[in-house]
Amino acid sequence: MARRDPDKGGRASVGSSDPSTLPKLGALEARVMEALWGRGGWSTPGEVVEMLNPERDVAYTTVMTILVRLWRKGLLERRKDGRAYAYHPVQSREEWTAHRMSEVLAIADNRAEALSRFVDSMEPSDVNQLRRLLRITR
Amino acid sequence: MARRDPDKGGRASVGSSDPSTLPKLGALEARVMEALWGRGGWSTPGEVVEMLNPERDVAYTTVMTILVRLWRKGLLERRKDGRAYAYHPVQSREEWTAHRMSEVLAIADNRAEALSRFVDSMEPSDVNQLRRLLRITR
DNA sequence: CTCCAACTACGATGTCACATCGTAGCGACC
DNA sequence: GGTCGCTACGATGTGACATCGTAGTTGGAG
Repeated sequence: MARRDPDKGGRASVGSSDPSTLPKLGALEARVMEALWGRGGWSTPGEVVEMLNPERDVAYTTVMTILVRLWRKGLLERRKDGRAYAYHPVQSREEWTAHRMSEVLAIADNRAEALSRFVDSMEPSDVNQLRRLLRITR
Repeated sequence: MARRDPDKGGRASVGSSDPSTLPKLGALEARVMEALWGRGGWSTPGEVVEMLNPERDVAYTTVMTILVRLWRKGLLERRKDGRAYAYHPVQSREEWTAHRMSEVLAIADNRAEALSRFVDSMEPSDVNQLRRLLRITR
């Protein structure tokens, strides 16, 4: 019955051919990040639960687990706040987005071509924004 | 068909508010895509196995499974070639990269800021390439 | 015609990350 | 001193992937 042993899954994070690879987020993890970004400052588990519950009923401990996971993944910082830990994103939502875009671009073998395709697919307004940015970043 | 059911368990991928969301690839799936991209044209399962085996010993049926999965996900096209199916990527590697970048950018709430951060994090050579592209893409 | 190799279609396992809680323990308070 | 908000751990369920085995099909070499 089957030969069990290949080389063991080198599983992990998976990307394509990911060198650095920033952590992948699950659905709830993403929601929590959104909540934190949308709020700003430091938030305690209780506050996060509050933010999440109007739309969805998630147990306190579930939120705790997610927060710890995100913290361990390096996406959140935490510090004692009274007898609780308060968390907040290490990067802003936009930095996170930029970081992810860089990751995707980084693993392309032909970055010039990839950039070209990317520009082609962008909305005109975003292209203009890019143009503006490059004029300044000279 | 090909599409999976929408929400159900809640799984899905990751985007916080992901509209289109292109399929996520596992490690082997990514390797297969790489092999197909690196080869060009249409490839049969046997050929893919050949391409993969020098570095790793994967069973024929495993490759078959992966190819079918990628096909169902819409990443590959296939057509009868003799008594086998030959597969080939729907998008070039660069188009795929550009597509993924667009996806990431699309879910940002402040695209201008995200683009700014992105440019800041890019390598100088890539920035110049971008400048060149924008000059042409008038 | 017969047999074989290459294919396809299905289905069975194993593993892992994530989602989701429950429970135990602890310190601050009313 | 009991209650409440927290943290730390661990248990369970699910889905996507990775990985094969088996059965059935078919074109072509003998």
